Amino acid sequence: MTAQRRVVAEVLDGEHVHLTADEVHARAVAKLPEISRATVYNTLGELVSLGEVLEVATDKRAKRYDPNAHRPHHHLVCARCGTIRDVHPTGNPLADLPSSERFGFTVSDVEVTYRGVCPTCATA
Amino acid sequence: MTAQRRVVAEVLDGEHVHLTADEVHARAVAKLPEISRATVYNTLGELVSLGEVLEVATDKRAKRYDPNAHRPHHHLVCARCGTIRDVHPTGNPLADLPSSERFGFTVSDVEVTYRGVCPTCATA
DNA sequence: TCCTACATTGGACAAAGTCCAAGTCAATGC
DNA sequence: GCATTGACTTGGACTTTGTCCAATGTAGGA
Repeated sequence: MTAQRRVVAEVLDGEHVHLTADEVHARAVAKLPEISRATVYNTLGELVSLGEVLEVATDKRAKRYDPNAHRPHHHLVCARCGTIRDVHPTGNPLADLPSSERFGFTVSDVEVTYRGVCPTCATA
Repeated sequence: MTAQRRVVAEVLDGEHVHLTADEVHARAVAKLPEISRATVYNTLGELVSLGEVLEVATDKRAKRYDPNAHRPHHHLVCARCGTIRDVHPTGNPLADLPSSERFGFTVSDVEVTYRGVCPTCATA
């Protein structure tokens, strides 16, 4: 555990957000100015491997990193401003995929992204 | 309707696949050598706006374009080789999101991506 | 203390996509 | 028929996001 890794972990722990790698880097730099982008990417990759952090692909631009890895959840994204909320739908989407629709795959995971317009953007 | 746009439409119509923009461009070039990447991007963007084609973000790299826009469906992706299959789960994920979990959003759409390992990769 | 292995750094590189000025082309109006 | 107009296309420059690599730094054990 080096200073750099601690800083990355702190950035993600600090608030429950969905940051891009660049945003993580920007916040890490604020705490440890000489940290490099490569280290941030390395550390994020390790956190993902360890299962401490999830990668989410809610928009089609940058990956986002979600520290809320220990509680299963899905995401609700505003189509206009990009705001992301964690949501907990009822039901289990995995159970909704009949074996006839699995084509022999071993299905292990499901990612659900709801899209809509948030209240702020709707009134604006 | 120009020759360039027709070629892009043909590439997507021809087979039921999930191509990246670059793959669309490569196939379009085979039919019309001087077509440029910018035109392919423009045309894909227009097709998406018209609702003729869907963008899907199954992997976190390039967007893929799915011409099967008129029948709602979701995707099953192999975590190893990236193969994508269209699937039709039972149930309606939109109905599984209670209003208490909508945070005032107007939710209009949901994208479900199942992940697993395809039979080919499982035996390899 | 010295060594070794690993972490970090900065910069080059690559992939995916956007933007823009300039060129092309067809239709319209005169 | 010819010029004008406007939309479409082109190629290249540029941006963003991410990866790779050689060189450097550093922590901890022998």
